[in-house]
Amino acid sequence: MGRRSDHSRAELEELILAEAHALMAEVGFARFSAREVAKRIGYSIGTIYNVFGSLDRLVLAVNSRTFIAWAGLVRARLDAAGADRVAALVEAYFDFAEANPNLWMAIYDHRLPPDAPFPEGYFRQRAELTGLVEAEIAAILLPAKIGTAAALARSLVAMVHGHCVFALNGTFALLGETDARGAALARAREVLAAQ
Amino acid sequence: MGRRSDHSRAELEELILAEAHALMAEVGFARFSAREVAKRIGYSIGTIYNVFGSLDRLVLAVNSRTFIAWAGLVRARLDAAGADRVAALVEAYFDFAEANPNLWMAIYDHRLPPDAPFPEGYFRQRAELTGLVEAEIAAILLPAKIGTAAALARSLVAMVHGHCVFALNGTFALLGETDARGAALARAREVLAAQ
DNA sequence: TTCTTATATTGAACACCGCTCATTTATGTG
DNA sequence: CACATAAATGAGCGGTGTTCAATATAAGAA
Repeated sequence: MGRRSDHSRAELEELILAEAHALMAEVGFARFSAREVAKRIGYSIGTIYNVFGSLDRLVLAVNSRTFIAWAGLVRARLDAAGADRVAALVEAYFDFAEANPNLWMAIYDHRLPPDAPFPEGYFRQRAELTGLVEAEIAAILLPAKIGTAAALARSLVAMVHGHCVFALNGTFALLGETDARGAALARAREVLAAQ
Repeated sequence: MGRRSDHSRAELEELILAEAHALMAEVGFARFSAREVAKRIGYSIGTIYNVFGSLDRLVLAVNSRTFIAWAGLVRARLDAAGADRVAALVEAYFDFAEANPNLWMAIYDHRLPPDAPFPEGYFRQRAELTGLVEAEIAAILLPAKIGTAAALARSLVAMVHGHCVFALNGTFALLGETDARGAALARAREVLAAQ
């Protein structure tokens, strides 16, 4: 059937995706290219497009893989956490981003064309991370305020995200800030104490 | 001297920059191109490079212009603000970003190569916005805690930034959040009350 | 006026990019 | 063997950033 190797379609998809993920980690979103992925796995550019259809969808797949790894780390840290679960969440958020800056930033660097709809499973993935946070928040809140847990979780994630963005893109360094995660955690504690 | 029109060098630089700024507002960072700028002002691509040297520096100039306009709006809102100056800051931050999403996002979408140093005046510009916030924070803080104003200002800006990013990139919409600025302001109030 | 000089401006050329699709290659089947 | 089916190719298209020898023009000198 024209296979030049013994790769099944699923194996080929995995081969491409793994190399694409590695390239993204190495060079970042701006220098990522489908042609370079093809070159590195020894296939032609056409094969990439046969399997993934477009660069957008390949990047989406790369980012999806990154997101799964990220959520996995957060979950693992939470499972291993002691009493201070909020600290565990913040640390896990920062640790992943700082250990994989190009992969993490690619999640937010890539934007699909304005008309294109969110792909299948996109929502579920994002909601998983927020869901972990929401569960922890709900466990802390007074019973009367549990209804606000979801909104508060989104807000806290945004807050930590802002600190993480500034830590990775150099804004904090430029402004003399050296402890982004400490600041994020302090803010989270103050916000939670106020509920 | 080979001028094909009566533009002085400074006027030509302004002509290019104005058109580049307009193009960035129209199409955003991902679709921005020096060739399109050249086409729109009726000059050749070479002229753009004679004046700005590289795409990086052109984008930097565009973003600098955006940043000046943004800081100007924040300052104006602060001058016109009543007692609730924190609300004025948050509103101004969001209003500019939402009124000029492509310009605002370009500031953070663009990253200079890792080896390249920050250009002249880069720090001063960023520090201006943070400085406005810092002054307001310092006016609120107890005298004993004024030394923490700078760090707290950076942290609060990061916090609002995170909310603004999620509002513009669709993350909040995906998660069912509709009031990003309200959430940002509520967090800011809680954090400040805790100091 | 004409000539010279300095500079503003050009745009073809190069190496890359995403993307398409007619063509080739290889396999399993009858 | 021949046929059908599917995998894989890569030249070609229109785009990008970037360079730089060549050109065009204005100002000053003779």
